[in-house]
Amino acid sequence: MQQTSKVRREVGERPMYRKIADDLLKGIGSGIFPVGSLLPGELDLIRRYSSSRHTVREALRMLEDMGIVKRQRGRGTLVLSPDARPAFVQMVRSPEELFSYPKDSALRIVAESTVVADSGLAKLLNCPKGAPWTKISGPRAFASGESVCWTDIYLLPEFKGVTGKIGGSRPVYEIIAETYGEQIQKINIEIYASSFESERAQFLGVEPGTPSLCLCRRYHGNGGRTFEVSVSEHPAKNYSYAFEFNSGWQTAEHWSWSK
Amino acid sequence: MQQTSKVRREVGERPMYRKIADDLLKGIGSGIFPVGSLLPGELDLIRRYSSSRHTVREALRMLEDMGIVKRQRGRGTLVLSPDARPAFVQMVRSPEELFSYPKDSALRIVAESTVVADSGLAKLLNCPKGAPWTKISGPRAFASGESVCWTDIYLLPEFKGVTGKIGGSRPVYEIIAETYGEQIQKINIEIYASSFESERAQFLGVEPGTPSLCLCRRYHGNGGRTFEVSVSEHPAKNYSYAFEFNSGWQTAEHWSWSK
DNA sequence: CGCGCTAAAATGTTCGGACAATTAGATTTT
DNA sequence: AAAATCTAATTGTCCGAACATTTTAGCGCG
Repeated sequence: MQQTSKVRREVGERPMYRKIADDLLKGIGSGIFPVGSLLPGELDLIRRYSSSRHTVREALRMLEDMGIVKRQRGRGTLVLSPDARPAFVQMVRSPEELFSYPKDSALRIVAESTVVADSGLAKLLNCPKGAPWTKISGPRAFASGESVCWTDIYLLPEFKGVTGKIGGSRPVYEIIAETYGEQIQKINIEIYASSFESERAQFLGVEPGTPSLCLCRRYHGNGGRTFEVSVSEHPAKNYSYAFEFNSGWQTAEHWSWSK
Repeated sequence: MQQTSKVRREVGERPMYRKIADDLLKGIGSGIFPVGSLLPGELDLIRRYSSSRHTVREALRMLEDMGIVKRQRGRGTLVLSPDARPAFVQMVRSPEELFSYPKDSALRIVAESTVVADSGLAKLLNCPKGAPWTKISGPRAFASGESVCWTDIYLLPEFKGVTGKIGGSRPVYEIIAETYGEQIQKINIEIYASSFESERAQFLGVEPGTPSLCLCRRYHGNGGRTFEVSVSEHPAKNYSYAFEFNSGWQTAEHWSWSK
């Protein structure tokens, strides 16, 4: 590991920053630097490996890219994970790809009200009990009339203004993002099965008690606060939800050099 | 963009390397640097932005991390993609995190047979009609006896040997990977709702017709071929499936600092 | 004309130094 | 005891310089 300075490396030998990264990785794997602890500071590493700050930082950057550590100015370098790598990645280029709603379907609003979160709703919306929400409900249907699902949308009251613009085929989160400048940071999706109770069944034209697939999507915006939650109930027959994970943490190998 | 050297930035102002990256990104988006072309060399960029090589490289590295460009020693920096980014990413460190099966539950095998894919099964397994598969079925239950789900597992016949080792709490894909050296390349998950038919309902101790949540997981191994498909049917009451997407191209936010 | 060699160009690796911004913890003040 | 302040530690940003390694392109020669 020692190598005084700028000496020529043997052919095929790994560069210094790689060796440092390997050594740190070994230390993390063997428990010298347990998950949750802080790695030695950059200054310490410089001394330990008789290297320069740039080289040490290159090694740390490598570990960070791998998702092994997380660095933060003023605090240090935290060990996140002992084993080498994230194994599977799912990637979508826009929230729309999480919907898979047919393009020619539209939401028809039949009810709009302000509700106060009871304990059940508070759990669903991940908010304190007693918080007020604007609730919009209605069936989503094809242009032909065939129904897709029943939807309940909960909005922060401050975004109530968008209700007038809802109803087309544009997703609600997009309207909010555009109107209020809210940016989506995180989307949480929960899927569960249920069965239609009579009133909704009538709206969608299915038998009461028909199995249904429910999707609850929570949109977290600036600062991580939940600003929209939508709950959709689909007749089981017509709907399934699919997604795919690929191995590796980089997914940009689909390009080759143009000779 | 000019900023002679080491001057204090205004509060909230973006650092130099960010500005350079933004500028290059704008140039790529507007067609000044079309996809497939080479970006100006580092020396050119240093002159253009009156900056140092380190700073310019930092900007280029950022574009590379985003998957916008690809750099290669001796050739230059190739523009890969015009539009900015993959927007949302879900990441799991191991296929186990896609299961969320309780740890103290185990599969009890009650049936094992060889089946030939009819048209319906061929569609489910994504294979040609008439292909033979090994099928294993049984309920998954807690140690206490409470049932979790009913499971059908389909295996390529060449992996039939693992059936003897199944039944504990270890996932099947893991046993196959270990025994035959098959590596998982891709996992495809499909979720739909259904309801229990009488025989299975009896096994799990629920009423026939109870709503259920079905998860179909397809494991693709070396060369992309499907080598295992598992279909689980859960009573709706006890089960929901949740996952999360984070904005940006880097994730790993599921960790917090240990105060 | 094609082959091999050479030079130029480009990015990779590594050193050294300085100041900025953020955080945690200790100290002081209220 | 709580709040405000200061200090030290730590990573972030940025400059300058040198040599290494790889690729491309051009040149000369047979």
